[in-house]
Amino acid sequence: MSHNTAEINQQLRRSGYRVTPQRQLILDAVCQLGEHVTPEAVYDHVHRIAPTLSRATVYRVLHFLTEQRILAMVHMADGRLAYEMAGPEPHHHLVCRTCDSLLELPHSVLQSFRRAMESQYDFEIDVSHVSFFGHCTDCRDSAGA
Amino acid sequence: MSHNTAEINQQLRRSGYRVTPQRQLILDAVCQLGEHVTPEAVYDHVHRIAPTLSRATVYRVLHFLTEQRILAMVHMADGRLAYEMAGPEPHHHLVCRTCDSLLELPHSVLQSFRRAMESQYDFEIDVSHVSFFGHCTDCRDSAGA
DNA sequence: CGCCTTGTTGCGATAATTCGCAACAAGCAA
DNA sequence: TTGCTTGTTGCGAATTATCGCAACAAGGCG
Repeated sequence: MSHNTAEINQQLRRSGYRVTPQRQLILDAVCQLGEHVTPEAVYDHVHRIAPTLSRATVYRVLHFLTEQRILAMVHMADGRLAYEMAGPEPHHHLVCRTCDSLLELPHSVLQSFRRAMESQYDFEIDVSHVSFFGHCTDCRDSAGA
Repeated sequence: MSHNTAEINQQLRRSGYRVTPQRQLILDAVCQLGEHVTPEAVYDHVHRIAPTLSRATVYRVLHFLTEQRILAMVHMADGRLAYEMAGPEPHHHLVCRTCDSLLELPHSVLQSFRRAMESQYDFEIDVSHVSFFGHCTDCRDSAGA
């Protein structure tokens, strides 16, 4: 498990929220399951350890941890949501609509765009995670679109 | 209704798809209901006119019309999907996570970014519609985040 | 015009997500 | 440690979204 449990717990408590075993289990699950983890995968995982932990709680906690910037929300190609740990350095995805592949994008490529939005529109883009959809090299070549 | 029905019908037929009353009703509904129309809103609308038209059809047709680039998919702040007419000139949204307001973004601001992705990653971003989430002027000031 | 072909729809079942509320328990204070 | 306060959870119901398949009908053809 690669996240600093103690620090995250502190952060929650400082903000007036509680640290519950459910939240810790769910956070651990996302951490272990890797990138773009679906709510159902989280549920399957934690349900084995804590059979009474309900689906509703999984959804609520994922949503909650995203608001706290501990998790990041990922839009998948089919429109569904997935989650992953929100590292200190955000990263983004190029999602191929044809083969569903994920290409990782360093944060830097979005910085200039972000600054432009801030100066032009006075709008602060939350860049904890952004997904762009389109077509990768291989699929462009084969489909010819 | 502001869309060119005849032209769209032509386009569908040319591509080997059929023009059905259901598809026309749903398209009209999206057109009339404005921006970021939810599937449920579409269903409510068309169901009044054609009571047998099912929810499944609404979802299928919205998805289908999006693939045909006649509609555009819009990611809302809560993660749900909505749809709107896809004009010839795409536009994008800055979605405020606090007050849910939508700020419209001209296509031009994304073009340079798009070209960069193409040269750097050989990935062609589908820019029919992109939503960015964050906080608008008012909400930044009041929340202080 | 009426007959096929096959893309589409409707229905009911399933899956995915959210809601409402009472029971529960984390963390503070004494 | 014990007891409150109130943020959280669990459960079951309600909503939202998808699926599978047989019946249906759009549009091309004779």
